[in-house]
Amino acid sequence: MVFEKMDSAGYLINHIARLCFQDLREQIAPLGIAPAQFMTLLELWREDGLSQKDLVDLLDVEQATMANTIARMERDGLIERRPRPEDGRSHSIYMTEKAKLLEFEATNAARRVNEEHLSVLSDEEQKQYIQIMQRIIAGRRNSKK
Amino acid sequence: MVFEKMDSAGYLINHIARLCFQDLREQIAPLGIAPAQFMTLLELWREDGLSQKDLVDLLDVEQATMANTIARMERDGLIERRPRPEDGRSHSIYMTEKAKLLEFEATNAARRVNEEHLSVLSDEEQKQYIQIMQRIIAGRRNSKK
DNA sequence: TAGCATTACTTAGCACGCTATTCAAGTGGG
DNA sequence: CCCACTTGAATAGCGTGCTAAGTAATGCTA
Repeated sequence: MVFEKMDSAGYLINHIARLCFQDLREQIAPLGIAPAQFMTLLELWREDGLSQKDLVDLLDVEQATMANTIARMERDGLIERRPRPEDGRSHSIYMTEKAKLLEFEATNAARRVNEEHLSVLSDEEQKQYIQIMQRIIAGRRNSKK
Repeated sequence: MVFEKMDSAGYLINHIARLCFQDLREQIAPLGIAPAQFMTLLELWREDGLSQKDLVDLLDVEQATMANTIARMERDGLIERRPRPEDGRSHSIYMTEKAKLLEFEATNAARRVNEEHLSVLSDEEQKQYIQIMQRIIAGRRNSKK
């Protein structure tokens, strides 16, 4: 029996994620930020001064991945690192003014992408879809570790 | 109003896609293939001798992306390219024996990943979820171009 | 038929995910 | 107090996605 990619959850998810990722990239490119940077800023807008470790836990990416993202953001003048007096290994990550000012436009861009993405679904279906994805992630978090 | 990432379709999709991608990577790593290579092999198992262009159209990735994937597959002895007599720009991509033999195990691995991924959902919900994703992709294909 | 546009592909360069490795700074037990 | 373990980060290396720019073959058209 043939493996039907269009009936494969993994394939479908991957395909849609690529489309979303790219739409977001295009929408926020004019602001000078990339998707992973946006994701990181989402957490910093909520609470400034987090450590790299905090961001890793919040966003569920590998430490090495976050280290690179942080490095690019520092390079681009979005954040700066200040050493923590209480732990010489760790830094607090603070947004620059530039980054703070992006919140409104960037989150609006993301909202637009989400809307566009969900536009083929009814309100009821949108709720189901979101809720199903939340459950899948929650289920994951339990089975892992 | 705060942007809630856990209610953002784009964020959720991206997160789940990362989890799936990685599960698949782990499952097929012992076979010596990577996810994008698997995706490509899915098409070749269905029809051998496709061109790079064919694969680009079938899998909806950029031509440059496919060129790199193909190059790695050739390097790894999964495929070989033979020039097309009727068009000097194009090559037919044929699987090696090695690649042909992987179909059974690789598709089984992918099925396992899908099952695991959907395991928190009821049968009814699984159908809905898949169907919703298919519609999102179909909707995309229409609005684009 | 000569010239231009299109098409198939390659290459360079970058973002962002991962694993594996290494280093330095805490922490705890003997 | 010292050694061993743990923890927070950095770095190297690679896969896979993208855009942009180039090349060579093909096709069309004036």
